[in-house]
Amino acid sequence: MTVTELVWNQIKISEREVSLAKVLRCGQAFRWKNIDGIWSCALANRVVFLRQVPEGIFYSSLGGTEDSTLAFLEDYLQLSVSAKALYEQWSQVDAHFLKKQQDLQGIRILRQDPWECLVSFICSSNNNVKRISQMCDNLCIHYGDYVASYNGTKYFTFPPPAKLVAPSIEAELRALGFGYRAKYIEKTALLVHLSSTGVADLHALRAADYDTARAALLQFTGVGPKVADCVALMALDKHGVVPVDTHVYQIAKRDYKFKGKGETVTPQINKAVGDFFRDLWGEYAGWAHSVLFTAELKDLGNGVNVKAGEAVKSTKVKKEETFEALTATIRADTRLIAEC
DNA sequence: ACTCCCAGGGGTAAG
DNA sequence: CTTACCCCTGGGAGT
Repeated sequence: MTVTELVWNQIKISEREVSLAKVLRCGQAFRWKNIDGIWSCALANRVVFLRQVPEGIFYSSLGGTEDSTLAFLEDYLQLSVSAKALYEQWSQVDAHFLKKQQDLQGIRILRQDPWECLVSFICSSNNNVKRISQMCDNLCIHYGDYVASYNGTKYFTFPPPAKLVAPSIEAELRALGFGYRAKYIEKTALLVHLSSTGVADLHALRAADYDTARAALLQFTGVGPKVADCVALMALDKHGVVPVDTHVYQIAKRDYKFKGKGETVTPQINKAVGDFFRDLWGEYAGWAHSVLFTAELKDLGNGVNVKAGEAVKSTKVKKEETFEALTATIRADTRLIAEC
């Protein structure tokens, strides 16, 4: 293993605008690792490293230039949108939001790659964040391209459709623990691969209206209303879409006196709840939904924050330990900055 | 404490 | 409009 010095640059931004600990762990993206308080993920053909201090976010990368990493982050984190301003807006129209938002600052929607987002959320059905993360990791390790290593961790790209079209894919994915989703991924990869422009078709849906994008997404096996809405919101710029699952439905009934009978989210319920929140929160309703949804998560760490040398798998990290490791690193960072 | 058992989980496709 | 689906985990019952 080689020791690599990372060169860090800073984006000056408050935790009220971006909270990496929340954004990267609230069930939008599933591949970010947190090792000794440093966030890392192979994205855009490089390994991106991030760490947050009160003054801002330090970023670094292995592969790719500094300028392009900054450009990538501005796009990925959607820094042109002010979460703080949106929070203020939602707080004015929604008393419940106002009450809840205090501990939930800095949550925003990531602008993810449509293909990765699609596959990730196919994996999310009837599943939990921890296992979804494992599945996404497995996809990269077994089918992605090697990018670089850092501190003993190897980083791989998220595999494009072409890497997932072998006839044996379903069996392989099943062996890797994907369960019935193995077939969904195989079929979806094949469909995208065979389309004239491949993933470009998915990217083009960013410019399409919501109904068009949704209809296109529903064509894929393993994609129903909920998954389609997640992809529309988190990869296709459909900021007003509120993905409605059982959990969101419960929130609507419990906290907003939304009247709906039954526990299951039928297509009608899906639409009614979505319309209800869009009506309340406006153009960026999907972003607001993410804030309140995060409030319901029991453990934001989801057991996937690790210390160097520890395997992600089979490791249970106590919340307190993780927190102390994180704050210790942040303090050390702050000292370093002060000395500079 | 440890094991066994069993529901249920941020949905979807198929009957 | 029900039901099965892969796998993992948490809680409860029992050792």
